[in-house]
Amino acid sequence: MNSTISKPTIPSPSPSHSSHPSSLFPLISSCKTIRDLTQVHAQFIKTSKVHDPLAAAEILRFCANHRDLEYARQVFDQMRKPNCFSWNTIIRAFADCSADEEAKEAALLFRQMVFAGFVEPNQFTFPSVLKACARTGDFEMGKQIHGLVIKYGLDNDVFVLSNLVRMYVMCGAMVDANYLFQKSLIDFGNVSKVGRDKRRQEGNVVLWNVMVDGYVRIGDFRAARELFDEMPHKSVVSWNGLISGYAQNGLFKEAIELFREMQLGDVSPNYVTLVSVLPAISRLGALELGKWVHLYAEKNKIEINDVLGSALVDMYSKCGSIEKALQVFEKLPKENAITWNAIIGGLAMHGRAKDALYFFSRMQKAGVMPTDVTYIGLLNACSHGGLVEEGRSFFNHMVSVVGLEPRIEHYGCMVDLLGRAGQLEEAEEFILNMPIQKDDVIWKALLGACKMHKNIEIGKRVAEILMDIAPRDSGSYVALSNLYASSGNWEAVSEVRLMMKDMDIRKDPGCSWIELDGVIQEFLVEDDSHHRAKEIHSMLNEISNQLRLVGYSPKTEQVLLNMDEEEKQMNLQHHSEKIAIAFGLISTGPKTPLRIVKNLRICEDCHASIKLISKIYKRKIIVRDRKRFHHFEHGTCSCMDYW
DNA sequence: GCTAAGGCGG
Repeated sequence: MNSTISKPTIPSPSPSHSSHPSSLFPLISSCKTIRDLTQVHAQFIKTSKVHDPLAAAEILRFCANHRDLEYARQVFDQMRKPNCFSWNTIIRAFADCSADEEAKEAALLFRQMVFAGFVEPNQFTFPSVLKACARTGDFEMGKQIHGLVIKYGLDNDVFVLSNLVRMYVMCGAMVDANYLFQKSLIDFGNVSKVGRDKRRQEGNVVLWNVMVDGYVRIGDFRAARELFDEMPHKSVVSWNGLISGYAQNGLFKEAIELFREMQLGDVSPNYVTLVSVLPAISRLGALELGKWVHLYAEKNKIEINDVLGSALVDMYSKCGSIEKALQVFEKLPKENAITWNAIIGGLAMHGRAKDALYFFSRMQKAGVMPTDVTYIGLLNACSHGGLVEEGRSFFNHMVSVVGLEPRIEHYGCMVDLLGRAGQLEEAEEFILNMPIQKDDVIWKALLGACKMHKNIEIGKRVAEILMDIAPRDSGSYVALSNLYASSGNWEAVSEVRLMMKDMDIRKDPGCSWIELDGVIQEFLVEDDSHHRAKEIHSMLNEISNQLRLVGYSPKTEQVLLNMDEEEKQMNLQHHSEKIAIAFGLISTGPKTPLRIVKNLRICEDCHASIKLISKIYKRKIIVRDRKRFHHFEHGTCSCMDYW
C-alpha cells in the first residue's frame, strides 16, 4: 500500500495573528511582572482608583494572565461590589487553569455569583464556567448550567452554545452533545442564510469543530471524518484539529494524508498545523515531507520557536538526519527543557552516547532543570552506548539530586541498560525490587536481553510471567520462540508455536518503508504485491549472490520456524527491510543514501547483510528500527554491533 | 471581556 506525500511547492504566506487590546490604564499596561503590578496596585489603593471597577478588573486580569491566582483572588475578595465584569474575570482566571482544583474553584465562584444574586451571569460568564465543568467532567453541574443558560435566554449565543456542546463532549455525553449540535444547526438555519453574518458563521465553524473534536476524543474517527467532510466551511482550526487528532492517536498516515489534502484547498497551514503534523512525519520517517515543512515555515515567516523547533529537531532525528537536527537545535532558544530533551533523545537514538551526555552538561550549564524525559534520553544513550556505570549514576542523580520520582519508563531504561550489557541477574533483581507496579513492557525489556544473550533460564521465567500478565501479546511468544531457536531447541520452538496457534496469536508482521520522491513505499515481509515486484525479486537474488561471493553465510539462528537451511535462508532474504533496500537500490541513482524505517527491531542477519550491502553497493544505508538508528557505511554500522 | 487546534518519552 502506498500513500502519496505532497510535492514541495510552497504556497504564499497566510495573514494571521491577533493584536493586543490596549489598556485604559497605561500604568497597568506598562507592567511586565507581578512585582511591577503590586506597585501600581499600591498606588491605585492610595488614590482610591482601585474602586473603579474597570481598574480593579484590569488588575485582576493582569494577575490572571500571569497565572497568579492567589493575588487575583485577593484583589477580587477586596472588591466591595464586584460587577458582572469582575465576576467573569475571576471565574475565567480559574477556569483557564489546567488544574482540576482551580476548575472546581471556578464552578464554586459561579455558584456564589448566582446565589448572591446581585448580578446576573451573562454570555461572557457561561463559556468560562462551562469550560470548568468540561475540565472536571462535572456532568451534573454542566446540565444544571445548561438549564440556567436557557433561563437567561442565552441558548442562541454561539459562544455559549459551543461551550455547552464542548462540555457534553468532555463529559463523554456524545448523545447530548450531538442533540444540541443538530438542534443549533436547525435553529441557525442553513449556512447560506447566515453566510452574510461572518461572526455567526465563525461561531458555527467552532460548533462543528467542537463536535469533530468530540468524536476524536471518543476515538470514533469515522464519525469525526464524516462530520469533517460535511462541514460547510472549514477553518484552519478544523484542519488542525483533525490532523492533530490523527497524529496523537497513532493514525500517522491519515494525519499526513489530511495535511496533503489541506494544501489542495484554500486554507493555508499555520504554525499549529506544522506542530501537529510533524510528530506524524517523525514517526513515519518521511524526511522529504519533513524538510518541506521546515522550508514552509521559513518561507512563510512562521517563527521557529522552541515548540516548533523541538518538533523539527525531533523530526530530523527520527528521519535519520541527526546533523540537521543539531543545526536546527543550535538556532533555538534554549530555556526550555523540551528543546534539550529532543536533541538528547535524538543523539541517544543515533547511538551517539557521548554527545548526548555532552549536551546534558550544556543543559545544566545553561541552568535548565532536567525533567523525567531528559533522563529517559540519557538512560537510552547509556543503554545504546553500553555505559552501564554512567547510566546508574544518572538514575541516582535523578532521584537524589534532582528529586524526581522514577517512573516505570525509567525502570524500563535501567533494565534495558543492564540487560543489554549482559547483567541479566541484576536486571531481574532490579525489576523484582522496584517499588512500583511492574508492567509487561518492563518484563519484555528483560526478555529481549535474555534473547540477546541467549539466557534460557531467566528467559523462560520471564516469558511465563509475561504470558500471565499479557497473554494476548505476540511479542513474548515470539521472543521465547527465538530464544529456543537460537539454542537449537526446535522441540520447544514448536511447542511455543502450537501454543500461539491454539490461542490464535499471530506474530506482528514485519514491515519496512522507504520514502522515494515524496511517496512512502511500504513493504511487508515476503511482500510481492509491489508493481515492480519482479525487478525487486531479481535484485534480491543478485544481492544474495553478491553476499555469497564475499563469503557471507546467513545467520539463521533467529528464524522462528523449524525449516531446513535453504528455506530459512529464503525466509531471511524476504525480510521487509531487505525488500525495501532492494527496491531502493533499483530506484535511485548511485551513491544516493537509502533511508529505511522498520516497525520492529532489526534482526541479526539483516544487520550483518546490510553492513556488507553498504560496502558492495557503495551506499550509505540508514535504518531506523523500533528502537534506534543504524547508519551503515563502508561495511560497518554506527551501532558498533551493539543494539 | 468570552469559544476551537500544539513540541520531548521504555
